[in-house]
Amino acid sequence: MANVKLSKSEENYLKSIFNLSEFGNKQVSTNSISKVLNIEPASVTDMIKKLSKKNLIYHEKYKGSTISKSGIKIALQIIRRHRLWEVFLHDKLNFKWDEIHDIAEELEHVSSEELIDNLDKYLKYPKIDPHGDPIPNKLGEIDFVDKISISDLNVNEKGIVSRIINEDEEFFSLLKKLNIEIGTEVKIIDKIEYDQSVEIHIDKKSVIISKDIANNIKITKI
Amino acid sequence: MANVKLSKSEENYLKSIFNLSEFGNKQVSTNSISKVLNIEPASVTDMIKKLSKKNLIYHEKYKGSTISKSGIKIALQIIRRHRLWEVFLHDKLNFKWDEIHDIAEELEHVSSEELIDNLDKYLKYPKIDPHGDPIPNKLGEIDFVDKISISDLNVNEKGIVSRIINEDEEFFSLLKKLNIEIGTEVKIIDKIEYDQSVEIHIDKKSVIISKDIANNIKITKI
DNA sequence: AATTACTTTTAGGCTTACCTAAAAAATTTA
DNA sequence: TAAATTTTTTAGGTAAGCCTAAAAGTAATT
Repeated sequence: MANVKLSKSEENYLKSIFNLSEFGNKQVSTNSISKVLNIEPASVTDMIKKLSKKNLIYHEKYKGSTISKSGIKIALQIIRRHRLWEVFLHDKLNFKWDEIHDIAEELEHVSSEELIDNLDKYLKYPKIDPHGDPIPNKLGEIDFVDKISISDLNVNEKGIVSRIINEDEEFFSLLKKLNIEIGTEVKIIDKIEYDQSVEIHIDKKSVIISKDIANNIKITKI
Repeated sequence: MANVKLSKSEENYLKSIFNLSEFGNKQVSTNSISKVLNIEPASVTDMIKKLSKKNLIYHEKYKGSTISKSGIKIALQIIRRHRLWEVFLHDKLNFKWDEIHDIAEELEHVSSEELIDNLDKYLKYPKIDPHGDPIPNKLGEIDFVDKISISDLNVNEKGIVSRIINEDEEFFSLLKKLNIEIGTEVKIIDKIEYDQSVEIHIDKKSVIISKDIANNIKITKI
């Protein structure tokens, strides 16, 4: 079971399966992988076979896939690479927090452990990336700060945005339009029973956001 | 002729053809490309056809390939990326000058113009990389400091090592063994007629290096 | 429980970038 | 200049990673 270098594709699948599995605890459907990677289910089945043979995931035909111990270990390293590069892009190269994801997506596949360790040191061992996500250390240890989201606040409570879960382009531009970023203060004005959307106050303006959006914005209560 | 993104392979071929052509002035043989890239001649022929169709090189059957204007432009951008990353690895991440080549070889294929421009700015627009090679600017302009090599010095003349041409692992480790790096002072003790090897003085010790080695070490006369 | 709908897998194809073996062209040597 | 050698190309093949179409399995609906 020596560490054979994985291809860019294999790494992307493994990372997605890990993310979908909620830290390895859930079985992941072929369809869900297909959706996040934008690859046809038939192709996903191919890759599932490949990763299974390498013991990075377990697969039960027609049931779903579970990520293995060694799979989790590798996924955490990929995530570590991604998030360290994001810190670099944001803090050193002055990219905006909504521009860094795609570039980090490419940089994360450059495989040199020494590179990542030196980068980590250079960045002074950061604990979170610019989206507020925790960065695994060299050993794969990660702070599980299970934060509350906007939906968890009650009317009149306030919070500081600390983490953005959804990393899609469209979600980023929505947040930009709403003037929401890490550090933004939000106050809950109203919670709408009908569809659980939430009216919030940002910068003296109030807007209504859907339940889904509210769930994707983690905050620190103040 | 819009800028269609090139694959990693295409970029590597183009870079090699540019390097072998001595800045676009020489025709390049299929065999020489095969040798530097460690790819069989038949495969090289395949790629030559592909690059020809994209007008990045011109090819005359059984004669050789010449790089086109647009090919040169792209090659210079790849070289720019490579050398900027080398500066980053050396100056910021504290890699030794003989460890950076392979990592930069991977980083150079990450395609984001903005990334490279921001990196350039962050590094304060460096003019040369840690091997002494000039870095093309955003426009592809490059300082052609056509330096002299150790072989060009006469007996008793001195020089400071300013650039290492050959970037192979083995060459690097040889130089390390000889205690030669950028900035090292060398003095010519003797030039051996028989095979044009050169006896030089480094750090109070004298060694004899072959003509080929001497040619690969550029210096500034002092 | 049977039909319908959805998910997953299988089967067969395609492109990229490589390979080997053999043919064709160019060059060198005798 | 003819033969031998080297270089380059052609022809056919392979693995990775994707695709579409169709079959097989599972789940939902009536």
